[in-house]
Amino acid sequence: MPKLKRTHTCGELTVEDVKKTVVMTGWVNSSRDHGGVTFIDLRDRYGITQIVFNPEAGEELHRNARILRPEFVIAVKGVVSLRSDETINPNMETGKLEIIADELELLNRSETPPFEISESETITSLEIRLKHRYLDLRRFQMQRNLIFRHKSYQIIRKFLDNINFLEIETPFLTKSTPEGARDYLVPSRVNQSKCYALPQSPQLFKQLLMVSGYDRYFQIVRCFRDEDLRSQRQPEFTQLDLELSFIDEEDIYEIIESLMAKLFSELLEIDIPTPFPRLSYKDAMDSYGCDKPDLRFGLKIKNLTDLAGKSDFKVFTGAVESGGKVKGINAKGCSKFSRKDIDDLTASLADCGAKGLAWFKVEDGRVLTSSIAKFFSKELQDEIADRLEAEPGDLLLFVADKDKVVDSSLAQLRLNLAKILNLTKKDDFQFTWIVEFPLFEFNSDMDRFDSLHHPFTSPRSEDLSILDEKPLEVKARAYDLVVNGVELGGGSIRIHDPEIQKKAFKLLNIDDESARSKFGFLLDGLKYGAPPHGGIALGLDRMVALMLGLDDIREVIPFPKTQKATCLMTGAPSAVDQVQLKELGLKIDD
RNA sequence: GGGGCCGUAGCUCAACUGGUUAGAGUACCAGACUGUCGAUCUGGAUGUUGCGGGUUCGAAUCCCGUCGGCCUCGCCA
Repeated sequence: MPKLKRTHTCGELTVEDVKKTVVMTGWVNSSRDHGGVTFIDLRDRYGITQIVFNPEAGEELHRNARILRPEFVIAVKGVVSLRSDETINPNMETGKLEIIADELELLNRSETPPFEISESETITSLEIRLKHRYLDLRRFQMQRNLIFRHKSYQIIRKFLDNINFLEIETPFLTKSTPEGARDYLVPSRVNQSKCYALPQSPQLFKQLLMVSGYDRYFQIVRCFRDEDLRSQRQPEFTQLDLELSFIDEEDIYEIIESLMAKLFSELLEIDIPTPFPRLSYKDAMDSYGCDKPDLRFGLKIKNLTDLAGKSDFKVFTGAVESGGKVKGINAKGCSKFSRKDIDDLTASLADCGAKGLAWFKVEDGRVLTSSIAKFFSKELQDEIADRLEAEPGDLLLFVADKDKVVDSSLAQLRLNLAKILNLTKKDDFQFTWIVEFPLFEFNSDMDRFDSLHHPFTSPRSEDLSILDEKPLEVKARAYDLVVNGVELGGGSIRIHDPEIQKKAFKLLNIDDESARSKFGFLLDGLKYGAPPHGGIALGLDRMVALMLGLDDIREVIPFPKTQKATCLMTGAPSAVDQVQLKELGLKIDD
């Protein structure tokens, strides 16, 4: 049992504490042994404080101090003292103070760690960091990230509690609903040959909580999706999940906007103007080529299909004739781009399917120059220049192809240009609501309609009459929250009328029987006085990463998975004992 | 499932077109040093070049396979 009991943390001493006898505990961050006097920087999650071991304080104490190595765990008793002017360290928060040690207790040794914890600049590979995550989490940056995350949770809970939200838990072992993402399955021992599924989201439960009268629900909840990973996507991730009754879209917008404003002001001292601008799905696709545009910069996409058809340029006319389109971006001030610069841009769009990038440079007098200029009459060139608001010094870039290719490649081009031109600032947060989503999209592979959002999303009431004849024109009461090109979350007003729900299933080609077997409990619930309701879910990993200026959500998740969904620390997933499999009635084919 | 990048000392990286004994910084170990704070100085130890096969007089380097990490398309209602 340790003798010394901590009285202060390594970050809390001030000049007020001078002359006090204190006990501190922590890890040896670094040591500087001068043969005589020996210094130890002691670290805990609150900060770093310098400990001084003078030989005069005792031979044994000094000898013991000299054998300390990084990451040893110690307790030190000593007197707080003010450093002399020339030994103050201005780079350290506690740099005006130090502890003159008179007692040292070695609480534990440490093997030499695989990487240095104290080193703030050296970036160890993610692979090594994940393998020894318990050490990686000891680093200042990771502690800062997790502490920040904790603080955001406290603000969220307090904010929602204040406006009557109830935090209610929903099951993790639940029923598989094979629509949407792939489920993680958990075989049942008690019910052989049957499986639970881990929830992709608590969607149906929170709707049923509305039926039960808990008219403002929230949960900070883990969700599971067995899909391929990205830097913004983990197989288990955390959502802030909300559902409300007797509300409409405006109530959701207002609550989320105030919550975001509060988080940003309290955690970052950044003023987020509200209300957030709203952009229809159609306008987003037209002007930015995607439904999660980064609005920190312009570079809007313009449609030139009508003009392109009048040219003699085969790539353009061909695209128009085969039902595609031609759109372009004015890269302001980029006429100096070399042939290689443009080739690099083109190459970066290959993934999106773009076979080429047509371009014009805008010279003095708004003369367009390009190897393809001869295919465009002077009048046509002027019209193109007008459409793109071209000025001398600009570079006009075009993609001609099928709709989907044009949109995705110009969306990508926008982002690439912004990066090259350094148009984005880390502390600039441009929120927007994407609204007026179509309710359905046509799935040509399966020859049916699919929900763009999910099957419980309500159509706009004014569109109910065309639900049968023109389903693709029906707009959903759905909304996404987008910040700086990141989809932070989304939600919708739900269908609370079982008849309309039935109709929606019908259009989605979900027959009565399968609707009943998959969602019967929801349909039943809706029969017993379901209030009008709706909600939203925000990706908290993404939100915290975004606020900290990080691109990878693994930086804000204590124990994340690799791209192959494994855990390098625990070795999960792993083979299991035959006995366990037998109990579950499972056999694994090799 | 497709495309791309990467794997060399504990860690981060180097090694020209295939060529002699695979190097550097840092960490580590030992010694020196009484005010440092990325301490300094002196010395030392450290390699299955991810793994397996092939080409070659000769492979870290080229080829094939495989394992692992990352990025990306598909996928993520």
